[in-house]
Amino acid sequence: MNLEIQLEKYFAYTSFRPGQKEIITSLLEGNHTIAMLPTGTGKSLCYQLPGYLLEGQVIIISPLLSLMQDQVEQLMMNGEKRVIAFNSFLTADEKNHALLQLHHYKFIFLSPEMLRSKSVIDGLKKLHISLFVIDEAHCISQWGYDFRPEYLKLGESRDKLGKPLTLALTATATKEVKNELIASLHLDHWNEFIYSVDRPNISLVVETVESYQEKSERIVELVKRLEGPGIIYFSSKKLTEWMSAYLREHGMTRVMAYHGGMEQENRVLIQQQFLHGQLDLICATSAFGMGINKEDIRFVIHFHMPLQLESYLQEIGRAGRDGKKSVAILLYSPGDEQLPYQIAEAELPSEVQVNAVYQYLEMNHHMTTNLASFEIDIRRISGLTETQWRIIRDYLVDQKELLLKVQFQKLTLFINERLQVKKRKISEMHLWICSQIQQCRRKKILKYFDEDMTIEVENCCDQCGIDLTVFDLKISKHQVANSSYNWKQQLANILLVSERSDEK
DNA sequence: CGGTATGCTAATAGTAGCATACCGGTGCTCTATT
Repeated sequence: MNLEIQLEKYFAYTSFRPGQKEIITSLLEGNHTIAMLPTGTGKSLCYQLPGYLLEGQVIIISPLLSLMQDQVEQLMMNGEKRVIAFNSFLTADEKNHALLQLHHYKFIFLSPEMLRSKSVIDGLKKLHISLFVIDEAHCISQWGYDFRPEYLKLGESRDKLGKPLTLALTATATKEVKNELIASLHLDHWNEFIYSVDRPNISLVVETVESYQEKSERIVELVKRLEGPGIIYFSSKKLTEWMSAYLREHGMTRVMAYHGGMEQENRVLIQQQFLHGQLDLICATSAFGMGINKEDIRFVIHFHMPLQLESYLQEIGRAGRDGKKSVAILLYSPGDEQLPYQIAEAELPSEVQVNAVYQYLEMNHHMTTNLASFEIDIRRISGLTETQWRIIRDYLVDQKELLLKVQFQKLTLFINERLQVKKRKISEMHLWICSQIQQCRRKKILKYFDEDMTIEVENCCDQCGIDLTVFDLKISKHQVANSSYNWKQQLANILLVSERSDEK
């Protein structure tokens, strides 16, 4: 089969981007496939084209409702009507109806949570599934152990569906993350296509400052001089809002905050405004990013350090998708690492909380098999968050051990183990920021991802020596000199602006 | 851990000085209540 002809037939492209053809060929030959492609290189084509060439339905597991909606829209724009996002946007009636009609669709988008529903599995079992896709597959190890445990159960669901041909897609995975992915999907043999996580056009800078105050001032300086648009990342929702107000006070009007605590409607609006160039700057938590397809982001600043190098790489990777020079600046002040440690500990249930749950179940002679029915009581006495409660519940439900006491001993071990993993990741991130060993930052990141640095990068990082002025806003002398007179130039400027907004 | 907010005291005017408490990210789904 000539894939180029098929590509043109279905998508009107004349050639593949690097990696796409190999991945698609691997799938068409019937191999489970793991694909690690850099962001913005057309991952969705890797399942869309095979979807057309293979008989049956494509199931796509997607982490975010907004991502599903985007993909559905994108397919519809391409003329495909047989596409559905099967999620909580549908009413109960709509869901029931859709379950009976699934065979009429070509592409079916689902969350991992939805896949745990028996009626959904039963509906999917009746199909001929040509391809089972896990989009943003790093979520399995990033979220599966605690925040979204259904991610770890994907393999179980996949087994129930008869182990269909599988494609896992991600941009960032260490060897360890890849192995966790293979294990949790229950893959026994597979092809892998791994491309470098390096983004040579992004310069890496760490700056050390004394205090939060100094950080804020430095951010104002940077934002004023750097060519935008840009993103500033925080680990606190409050600070995103505080900083966007602070920047507005300092004359930057096109700034907004973005975090998970905001109304969905506002989040969509702000994201759209940023994508369409009506905002220059977003002050965001890690909620902002997945599915942001903006080519021309010139800088990413970190006010706080992320909880792991994988997250850091994903966040800075939102810059420079157009391949042009961009910069990632992380501001560090001594003691910053305490916040991630604190966040990690708060996510898992504490020993006191685990004990409270144990006491409750022991005193009431409750079995852990019908744990869910005591949720309200248990959470009230122990003060567990939704995430913490689910970690305990899911662990106990899967337990084969009969003695409650032993179950809880194992649970405590499990929680400690998870905490150690999280702490290790934070310390690796911390070490990258302020290791005493003077070494190229890019080289160190690549080493973390088991890669060697093979190319020489200009303006690589602060360790190699960097000239930040390269990233400064360029006001052409020509424009300044003629600003009041040259109507031709004025007109050209206006046309250029409208041309830019037309592109979007 | 570290910053911010709140509260207490001492002393009687508005506030200084200190102690203490609190907070800190990511999202799906279903159900009950407005």
